[in-house]
Amino acid sequence: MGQVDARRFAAMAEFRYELRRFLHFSETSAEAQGISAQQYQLMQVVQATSAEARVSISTIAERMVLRHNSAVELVDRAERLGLVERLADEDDLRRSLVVLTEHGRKVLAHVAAAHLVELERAGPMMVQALERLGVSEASKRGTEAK
Amino acid sequence: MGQVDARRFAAMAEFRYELRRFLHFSETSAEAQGISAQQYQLMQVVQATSAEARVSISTIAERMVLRHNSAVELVDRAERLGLVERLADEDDLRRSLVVLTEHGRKVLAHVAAAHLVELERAGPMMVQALERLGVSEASKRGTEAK
DNA sequence: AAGCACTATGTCGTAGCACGATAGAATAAG
DNA sequence: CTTATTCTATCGTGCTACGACATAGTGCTT
Repeated sequence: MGQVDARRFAAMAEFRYELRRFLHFSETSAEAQGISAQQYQLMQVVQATSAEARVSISTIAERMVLRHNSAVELVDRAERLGLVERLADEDDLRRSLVVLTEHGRKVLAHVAAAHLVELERAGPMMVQALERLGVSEASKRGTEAK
Repeated sequence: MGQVDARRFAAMAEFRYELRRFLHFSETSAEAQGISAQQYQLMQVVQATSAEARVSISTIAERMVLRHNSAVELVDRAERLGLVERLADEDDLRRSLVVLTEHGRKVLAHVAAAHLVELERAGPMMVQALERLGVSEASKRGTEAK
């Protein structure tokens, strides 16, 4: 069992606390626009992943870190809210390509803007905690000080 | 609508993706030790919050960013697994003070160690994304731990 | 010291979501 | 053409956070 010294343990706890606060903000901020944090992230993935903003369910599952069937259900709910639409992929009829609706784009813009503001507060806190943890830069392998 | 430019939008999406991967790791890594990620974080809070490692339900709720009744239920489940114990606060009989059991400490050490390893990979990725977002300003050298 | 407000913890029913198992259609491979 | 694989979809289940409510202890006010 690898040992984690008290200083790093505290830094990790602090990082995790900031994470929880951020995630809670994300939930609240999304719900203020009538959607869930998962739906916000879904739209974020659709917008960011592909240049044409057409993303398959499989890609969504991968990027959302979900099982395929959970991605299907997530898209179902978002579609029901009019945030996204399914289009048939003409090159591969098995595929559904998910795109944002006009309404989805509008809601996404609002929620993303709110997140950016919050990250101006939370970002530095997280970075600070990760620095204290000693994991803020790559190539830290084997730098274990006790 | 376009309050968030494309570069920052992409950085935010990337940060969020790393977050999801980390959270998924956390879940998996905790379950490998027979507990949930929430139970891991509960123990982390108990261990890190107070010097004597005795924490009230209210404090747990605050640090876990949960409603108090959810904190009660979280402690219930953790207690049932033998990870934590409730002690009566002699100064205020309304309070239950939560402490780790020997078994809880052992499991916590394992899971925390695994998280530290994962953060050596994920930490730099998150910091990088936050830097690209322009919200990492606390990362000035000098606040670096000794 | 009785009354009242406030705090802390606990209980219960509900809703939402991710998952495993399963299915069916399209495509690829042989 | 037959079989295997990929992709999306459906259904039932379990877990957990929540709101509403309940109970008990504390402390302030009169």
